[in-house]
Amino acid sequence: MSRRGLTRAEVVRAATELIEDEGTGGFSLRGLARKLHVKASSLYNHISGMDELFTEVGYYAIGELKRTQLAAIEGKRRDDAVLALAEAYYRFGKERPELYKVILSLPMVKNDALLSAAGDIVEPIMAAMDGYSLSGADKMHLQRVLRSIMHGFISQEEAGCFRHFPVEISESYRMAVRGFILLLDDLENEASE
Amino acid sequence: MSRRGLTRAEVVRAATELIEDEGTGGFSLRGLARKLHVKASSLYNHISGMDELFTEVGYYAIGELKRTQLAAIEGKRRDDAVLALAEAYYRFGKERPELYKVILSLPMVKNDALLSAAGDIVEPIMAAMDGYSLSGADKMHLQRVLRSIMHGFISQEEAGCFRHFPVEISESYRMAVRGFILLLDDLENEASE
DNA sequence: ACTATATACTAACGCCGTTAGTTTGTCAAT
DNA sequence: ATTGACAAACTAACGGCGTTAGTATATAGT
Repeated sequence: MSRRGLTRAEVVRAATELIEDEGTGGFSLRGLARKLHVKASSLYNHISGMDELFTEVGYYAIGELKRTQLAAIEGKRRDDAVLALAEAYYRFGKERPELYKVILSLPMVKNDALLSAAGDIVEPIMAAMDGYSLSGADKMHLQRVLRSIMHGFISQEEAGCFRHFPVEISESYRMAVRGFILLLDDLENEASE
Repeated sequence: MSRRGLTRAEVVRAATELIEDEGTGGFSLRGLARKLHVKASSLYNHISGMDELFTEVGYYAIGELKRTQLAAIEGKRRDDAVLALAEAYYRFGKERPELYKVILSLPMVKNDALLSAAGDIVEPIMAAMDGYSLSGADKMHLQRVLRSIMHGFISQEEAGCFRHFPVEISESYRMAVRGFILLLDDLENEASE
């Protein structure tokens, strides 16, 4: 090491903090450098640029999401697991909205690392559906469906799209998840005939 | 008028074109000015800034979305209407992704005009559910649920999150909508008991 | 023809990400 | 202990951005 340490890990951590505290919108390398008492160009000794930094923060965010999801469904099966997963996903999006946005902004196609990160998002959802007797293909479809419901709900609420009507937002979410469970049951029955 | 016309409407139209052609990401006032053979600062004679311009493009986008949705459900009832609406929504998001993104970026809470624009998004969905005998509150919830499903699906597909599994994306979407219809039926039966 | 005004212009400010080239502190080998 | 290599910080600059202030000018209404 030389001339006052500053690690890649520290940079990423500081960036994550800054994003969580002040939002993705106003985030800048210069702002981050200021927080680290360093000039912006110095950051390039540790990261290749903004894109890589965001990607790195995104990995952390995905890890957090995965962790909370797995913790939520631990020891649960079937409907209990799905409900717990949906609840945990919602809470994550609500409590750490900026981190959640970073996940969404990742271009999940760009390279192998990102592709495997996409796998980390899928994993807990597949695990929650483990107890249902469904074909593999159905599970893949249903994973997409559940993610659409959860993500769609959170992002519309976050955007302020749900304030138009005077009915409880949490009740709407419960209804959405109930719809998914109805679909699960339906497909399971269909398969067993 | 004076010194070579250039209307607010023209500016908005050109901005819309530029966004649809080259994406929200790279859009800039200077780029727009270039397209209009004008300096960037001249645009301020017609719009108050970037925010207002985006809002204006957003209004247009919402109008387009509403138009296609209403056209899709015209003459249809119940499940037919819901399926047609979902199909039309999906096509809009897929065929005009950049315009769709502009809608999402609108801060739907900021002022009355934006609030009424939010109403334009809701209207066709409520219309599609007209044929079901549901309470008003249920319809409000279900409107949120359907929008979550549709938006969640489109935005995840657009982000590349759905390429991880080798099953048909359109089939997943059909399944998602089927789940919504199951929910509709369920709530209708429940209400009639 | 004259004046007022709307519209476009130039110039600049303060941000941004990024790059090139330079200095300087530290660690390892002599 | 001296030296040499290197990593990490620096300064300076480029071209981009949105936005503002102040200036010139062509047209519309008198």
